[in-house]
Amino acid sequence: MSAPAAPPGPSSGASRAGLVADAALALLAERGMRGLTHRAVDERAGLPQGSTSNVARTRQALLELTVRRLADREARVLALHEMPDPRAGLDALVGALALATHRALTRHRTLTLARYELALEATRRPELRAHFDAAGARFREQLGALVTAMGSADPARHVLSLVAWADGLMFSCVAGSFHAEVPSLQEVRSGLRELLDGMLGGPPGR
Amino acid sequence: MSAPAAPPGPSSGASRAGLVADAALALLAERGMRGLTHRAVDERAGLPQGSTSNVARTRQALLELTVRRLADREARVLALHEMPDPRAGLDALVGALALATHRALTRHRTLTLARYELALEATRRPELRAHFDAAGARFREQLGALVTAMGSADPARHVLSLVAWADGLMFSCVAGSFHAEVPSLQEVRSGLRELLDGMLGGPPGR
DNA sequence: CTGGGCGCACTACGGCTGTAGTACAGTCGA
DNA sequence: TCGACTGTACTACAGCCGTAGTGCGCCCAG
Repeated sequence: MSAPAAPPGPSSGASRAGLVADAALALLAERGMRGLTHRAVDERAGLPQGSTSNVARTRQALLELTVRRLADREARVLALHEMPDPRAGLDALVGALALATHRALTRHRTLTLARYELALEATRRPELRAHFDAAGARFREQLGALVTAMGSADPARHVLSLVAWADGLMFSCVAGSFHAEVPSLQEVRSGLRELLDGMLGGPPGR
Repeated sequence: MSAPAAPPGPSSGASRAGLVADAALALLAERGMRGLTHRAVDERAGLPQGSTSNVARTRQALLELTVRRLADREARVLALHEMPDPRAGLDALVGALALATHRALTRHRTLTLARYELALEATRRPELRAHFDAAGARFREQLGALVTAMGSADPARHVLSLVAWADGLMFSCVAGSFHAEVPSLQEVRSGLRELLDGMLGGPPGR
């Protein structure tokens, strides 16, 4: 009779590791890096004590698991809406990027916050850095191809500028120096449009 | 003989609280929020055990002390180079902002990293939020006046855009999704110039 | 049918953390 | 001169954290 309440077997819909990683992401957004502990993840995921330790024994392993989960989730989110066409119009690019940015601030706010927590931690953990690099490289490649097709004179720098603008906007709104209201999709689009106009239409200053 | 090695008296050049807060900032940059403990600050500052507890008994008090110190330091740094004239040329604005951004990535990298750690923590600590808000408000006011003088049609949004761009660039280079090399001052200036061009010169899309 | 392998639940423990408490030295005002 | 006070050094303690270890029950190969 020591059987637990719900031992549904090996495949209970979501894998054990997935449940743990999702709880870890939620915890990062809610309580930050100091709130992410093995026991807290157990509790948050509704799993018995020790489950997280069994999935990821060390803290480093838990962080790597969480980063992988984050990358998977964001890749799936971006893949749905991003990169409409190889060389669709500028409007399509602006719309897609603005939508992704806006969604990150509203629907996926938890993931966005967790990502900043993990990115900061990755500063001090080279193994985490590798995961981030791999995840972001493909996205930046696609973006680079797009801005090149739009006539960018310096694609690498322009990709950096675009990513920085979007990342900074998200950070400012989510954890920023001023409790900025989340801008409307229209406002995001306007800002992005201005940035791209400056990049692509600035002939004199090179 | 229990006298410590260096009890130089009440005024030993830098105040006790200042030493503690500076050590806390360094520790945040080096080890993150989890590495910031009373005992670690004692050790980092070269002060006897318990000193940090005496200056800031609770953790919350330590964080507030550290945020105040950060705001003071950044205000002093910005005040030296920023905001050259009420309505100097666009080049002056670009140069000043680019220089400040570039310096934050090189000379004041530690402060920059600590700021992101604290900003994330402030998400969950309203008292810290207040300090950040106060510190940033004046800077944004000045910046708003400048872009207005330059002919901005939507100063509030443009200030947000500028701050987001600079913040995102710093974050990307310091803790970013890809270990970006710190861009040269010239590159920072080019990106900033493009952003401002797009803001101020975009007549068709409003 | 059965034996091995594997994931899971649970316990154990050394170390560290935040915070409170106490005693002492130097300073200043009366 | 002396008494109170402030800041400092140090100790105490309860709680939590990361990690290792152990035994049980389920599933599948043979």
